[in-house]
Amino acid sequence: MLDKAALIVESFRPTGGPYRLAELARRTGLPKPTVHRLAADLVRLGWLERTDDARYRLGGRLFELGSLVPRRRDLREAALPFLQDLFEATRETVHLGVREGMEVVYLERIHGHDALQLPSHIGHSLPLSCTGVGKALLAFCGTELTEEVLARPLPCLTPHSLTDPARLRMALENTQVSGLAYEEQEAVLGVSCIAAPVFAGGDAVAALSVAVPRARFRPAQLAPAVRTAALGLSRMLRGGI
Amino acid sequence: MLDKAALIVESFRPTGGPYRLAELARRTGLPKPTVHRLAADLVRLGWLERTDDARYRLGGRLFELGSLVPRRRDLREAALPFLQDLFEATRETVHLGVREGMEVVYLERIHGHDALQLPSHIGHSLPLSCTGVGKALLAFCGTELTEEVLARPLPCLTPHSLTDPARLRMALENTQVSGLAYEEQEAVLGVSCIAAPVFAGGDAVAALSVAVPRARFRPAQLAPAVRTAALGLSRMLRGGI
DNA sequence: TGTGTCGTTCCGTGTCACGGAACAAACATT
DNA sequence: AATGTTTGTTCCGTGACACGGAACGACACA
Repeated sequence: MLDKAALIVESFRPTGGPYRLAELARRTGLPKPTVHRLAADLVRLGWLERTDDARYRLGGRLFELGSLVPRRRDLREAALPFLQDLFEATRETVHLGVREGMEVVYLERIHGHDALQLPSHIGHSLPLSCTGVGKALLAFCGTELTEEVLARPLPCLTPHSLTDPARLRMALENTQVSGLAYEEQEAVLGVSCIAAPVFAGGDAVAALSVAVPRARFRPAQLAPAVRTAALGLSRMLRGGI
Repeated sequence: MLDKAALIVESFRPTGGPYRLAELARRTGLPKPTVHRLAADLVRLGWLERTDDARYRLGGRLFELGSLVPRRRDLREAALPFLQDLFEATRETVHLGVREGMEVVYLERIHGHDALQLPSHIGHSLPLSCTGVGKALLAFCGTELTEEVLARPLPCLTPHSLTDPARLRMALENTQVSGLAYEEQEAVLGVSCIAAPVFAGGDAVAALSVAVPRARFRPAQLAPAVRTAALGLSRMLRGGI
């Protein structure tokens, strides 16, 4: 029963809803009466909400609980000042992401009034190989995982996404040397990105990035800012000042 | 059974853990074998995690789901640029909060390297009457709720918290006239705060605030910035530019 | 060695989750 | 207006599985 409830809640990814009852039954593969009963329980618990037109969406209680997750909250809290610095230095959309399995999960995204239309919402996950943050993490996470990713077919979000393992391997090697990862229209058309890993010990525990409309992408000017922020956060996590 | 699982998850508020098995049994009032079985299920679902010392804490999946909650995500997304403006104008800790029942829930908090030690974590809730954001919301949320709050005993976080209904009523009337709410050491000793409501239609749907160490609290300089940010966000939510 | 608390496993009991069937209401199509 | 379709909802008999007391070994402390 817990599994069924979780199935319902997870079926709201990645949009959060709202969905109708029949829609939920279809998405989860559960019988309609079962969804009806469980959804009612979840609403009572505040995990789901009913919209004015009687559809279901994820509920506020879930937000409150999710915000408390220690591993996420602590890293986000520590990183925020550096994300601020990075934003003020670049005036562009900046990201904080971590690796979760073979994907990148975004913990924070800061932008000004001219927000880019990006798929990198907070809590959203994307393939490691298609994003700057993902490549920065992948380049510094141990050989076995790198090989695992390279072995599988590479996911493809745009026509520019890297699908050739050899090219990805080369990009990762460059990143390992330079400490910077680049991405050009591989996640969204028209948007380029530069990222740097954050270390706490040997491996990368997170990565920062700046996403910029392709037209005004100037890597040489962004690189020092991203690197500085990432190094600053790394030092902070190491327990420094 | 869903209720028991929810009880376990909710028992992690407000810290997020980690807690030992026996600790969870005590906090929830459930028998130890029951907690053991349910917690194992929750770990399998990613809603809880086990620390290296075998304790339980809230899991990453919960963060991802919570970030998708539409009502929260959309407001936060819309407000972020204005929070940025407010932060850059004041260089102090800025908040975005909404009302949830008779409490305020914080959706976002932005700060620099000199972060204040505040209880206003994202997702955390505090009494309406003890915070600047709460008072701004309370002053513009309809008479019936205001009276409800004033009728009950006022919660008390510090010796400076308002416990006299008459004084709170006066403060709210001032806020209704000026469009600004003040709070001085009522939530945390040594920290003062100024807040402004955000409107979308008749009632306040959110509020912004700036929290400042009491020593350098200069309301006259903060007021225009907070008001400007709140009005800008209000216009944006009304579908403006 | 004794005493407390810990996490974990077992298993008989009884409960409550389950979902097919049937329902009315809303909408779409002709 | 008549028909068909999809919607959300309720009912209820059946059986699976959640439940938690009891007992276990491991560990810490005195």
